[in-house]
Amino acid sequence: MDAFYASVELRERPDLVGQPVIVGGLGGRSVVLSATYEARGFGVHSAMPMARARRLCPHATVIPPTPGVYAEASRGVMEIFRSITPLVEPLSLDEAFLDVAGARRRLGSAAQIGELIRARVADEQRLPCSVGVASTKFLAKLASGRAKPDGLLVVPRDAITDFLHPLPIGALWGVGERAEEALTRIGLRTIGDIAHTPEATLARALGPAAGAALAALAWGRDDRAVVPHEPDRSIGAEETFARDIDDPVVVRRELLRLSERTAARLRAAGQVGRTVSIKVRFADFTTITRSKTLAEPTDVARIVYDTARMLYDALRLDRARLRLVGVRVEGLSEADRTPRQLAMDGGGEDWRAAELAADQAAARFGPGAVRPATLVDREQRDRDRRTSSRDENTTVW
DNA sequence: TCTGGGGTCCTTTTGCCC
DNA sequence: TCTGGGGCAAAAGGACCC
Repeated sequence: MDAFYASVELRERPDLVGQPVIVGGLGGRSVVLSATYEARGFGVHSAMPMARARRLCPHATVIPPTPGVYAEASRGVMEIFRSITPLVEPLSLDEAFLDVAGARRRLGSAAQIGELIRARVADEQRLPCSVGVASTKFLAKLASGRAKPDGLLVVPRDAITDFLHPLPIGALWGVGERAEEALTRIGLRTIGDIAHTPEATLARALGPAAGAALAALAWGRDDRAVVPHEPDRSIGAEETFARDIDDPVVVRRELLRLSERTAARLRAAGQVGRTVSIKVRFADFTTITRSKTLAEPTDVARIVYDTARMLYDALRLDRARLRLVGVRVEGLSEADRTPRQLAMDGGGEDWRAAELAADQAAARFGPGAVRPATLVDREQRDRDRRTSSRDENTTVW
């Protein structure tokens, strides 16, 4: 999708079409999530700090993000893809690979299918997108990038190296700032340069895995299949504070919130995880992680939180200034294929039962209907005390 | 300019067992 | 009893992507 979040917002704001628009938070620490091509003309791009973007383009309209709307638009677009072929591999909310080899008899050449998709997405979702057509995932992705905005580009098999070799190394998938620097240092500028460099040299600069990957990609070699639904490897939540926090009580409360959110998402996905990790980012942006692998996988917020808190307390930070904390659960497996341990102390089963009940309340009354008392802010608490029990919507544990 | 939140994957280090 | 090293899993860090 082209400038996905911004394009979705423009559906509701047709008056802004053709103007610089930036989707991003209003807080002092937010970044650009999406920008229209008009805003990009001023040097604005995603992941840029909002403060800088506004300086570059002061007359841009800034729209705070509405994630639910993007998820809904994404579902609509993916549905169109799946009506073309079941072989759809979403890469993110706004991007997917389609293997259309089997659809050609029915729908025409890959290029015709690409135009069909673009027309249907424009028609049914009123959103612009770009399509890259090629014989491998990597080439198709590169081509879609070159087709933007609102275009289609085919890379025929006999034009692969002509297309690929003049491009800068940064265009390669997996070459970011660091790898680009390392490759530039040994005199490589284009993908063609990489193609004519021995794999051993690349491996020395970037490690064996990245070296082998680049050596293959630089010749368009990429045998990865389009795989419909890869299971998640981890689920987590993190939050940057509006200003740095040095109070351990506040940090622990945040860890509890993030643990609740993470575990609720695990249960909703029918997943359990064995490893709990926390992330701590200090005021100077240095970041550390700590993790602990449990004896049994879990989807219970109380167990995630107890582990997260233990990891945090073990750091003995002593009022260091933190800008972010995060909680993540890794080593996932399906809950119903993973037998639950029958421990003497209940092994968290009673907590699990309580949290499942809270899930049901949340489904009826909205997220946060039932939550730990420490997560109920003072105003909310006062309001609830005044509310009659008849239409009480919030329960305090 | 001052850096979000969701992830994946790879590499290196560490601790443990044999 | 001490030492060394291979193998392994867990832990930690970091690059990268959208």
